[in-house]
Amino acid sequence: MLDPQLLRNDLDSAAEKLLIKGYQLDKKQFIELEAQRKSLQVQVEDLRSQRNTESKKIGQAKAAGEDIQPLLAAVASLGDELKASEQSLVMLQEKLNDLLAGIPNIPHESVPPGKDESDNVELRRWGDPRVFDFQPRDHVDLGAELGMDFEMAAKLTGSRYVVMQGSLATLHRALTQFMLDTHSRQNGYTESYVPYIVNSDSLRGTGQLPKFEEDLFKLNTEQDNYLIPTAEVPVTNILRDEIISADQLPFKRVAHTPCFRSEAGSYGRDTRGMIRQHQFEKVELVQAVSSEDSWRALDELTGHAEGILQALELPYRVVNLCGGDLGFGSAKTHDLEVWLPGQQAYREISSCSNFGSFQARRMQARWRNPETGKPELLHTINGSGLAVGRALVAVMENYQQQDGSIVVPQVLRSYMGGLEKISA
RNA sequence: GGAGAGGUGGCAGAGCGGUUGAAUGCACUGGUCUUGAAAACCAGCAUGGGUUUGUAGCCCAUCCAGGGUUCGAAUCCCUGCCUCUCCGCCA
Repeated sequence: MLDPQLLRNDLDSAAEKLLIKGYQLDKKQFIELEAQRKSLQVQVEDLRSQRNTESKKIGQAKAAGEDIQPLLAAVASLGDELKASEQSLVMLQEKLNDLLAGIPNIPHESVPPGKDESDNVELRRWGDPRVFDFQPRDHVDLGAELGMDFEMAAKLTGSRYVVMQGSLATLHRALTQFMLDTHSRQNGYTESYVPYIVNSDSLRGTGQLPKFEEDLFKLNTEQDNYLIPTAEVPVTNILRDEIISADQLPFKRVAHTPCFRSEAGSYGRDTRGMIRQHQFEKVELVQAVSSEDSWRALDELTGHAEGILQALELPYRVVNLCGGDLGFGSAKTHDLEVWLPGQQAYREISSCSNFGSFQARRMQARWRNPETGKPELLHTINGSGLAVGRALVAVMENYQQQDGSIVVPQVLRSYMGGLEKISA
């Protein structure tokens, strides 16, 4: 959620910046609702104040043994009046909240203009795509002989799931272990285990609700529980309704979880293989820092995700998402795109975003600034480090041999009992 | 799944329906004392919102959440959520 104060103070510049994201702010509606809210709220509080003082008088009169009947008559109509005003205030506040909750985060000034991914700006490249002396295959072809089975998954569940058996499943696990170890041992993240099912409060906190319900799997229980679409939700919500002390900053957490996405509205996109699944594994990095530190933290976190690709010796590029491609709550996003020889293209494998105070305001996630003694909103940053399924795809395609076998990257061999090559 | 108890400030823990935003203790912060520290003593110590030039003042809200009763609710009633104890089941 945006800072309402920001809109009150400088509505015009906020509206202008939101245009970069392709969002048209209804300024007139905001101004009108704000004006109504203000006068109504003053009215309600005034009535309540009257009621409080009158009630107090009644209490005192009763204690003194005086006749309270005339006093009761004086407040008789106050209650009804108050109730009516309160009701309209609640309705108005709901309207205002709906408006506010529907406004995306304001993009950082370094976010390039543009309407879709073709306008994203490449920041840098790392590694040279390998030159093959044979026709490289994609992971679906390669996997067919190595224990990757989409038809089996369709039998068990449906489309967009996968079954892996044998060394490929082990490689998948090895990637996860390697990422967790690297981030927790070298990059200073505290490893965390979290629930894979969350309530709607948590999803509202990180911004998946109310706008993106169709992307989620909702459980068929009386409670409003959902499967997590990313570890970002449970991990970031650790801070919801908390005020942490300065010595707990920076808050850095790494968690490995499965992620569940209904992928509604993406029918026909990336239907082949493991790129877009309803269930996939991800190692997620989350940071929460003071407002001064968030831009540095975004660069640091992006670097941590890049470190995994570098250790795996997978060529990639870093892209600065343009306004139109930027997520709802993000102020700036770096996408890491790994080279996939099977597609002859760079494909997203990590997305690192600075949310500023956008999520923290929804969550009331704060820290106490010792300089002022006051609680201040945290800034939240998160990113994949990395998407495990896509990393598996990248390893398979980049390390493939002419005979269809896969060389195990050096850094993963210790996780695989020293295995150097996966073959049928 | 069955039976019972309970959710109050950072923590512990009081609280006859009426100056209770909340006793007391601990923790924390500042001060006095001390060569320094401890102890002792004194003082301070929630959050959000409104009004305002104001981190001054004033006002409103908040004792798990949501409803209700009442002139007035932390206190009474209903619902939900959560926690604890015992039994059953289970990894």
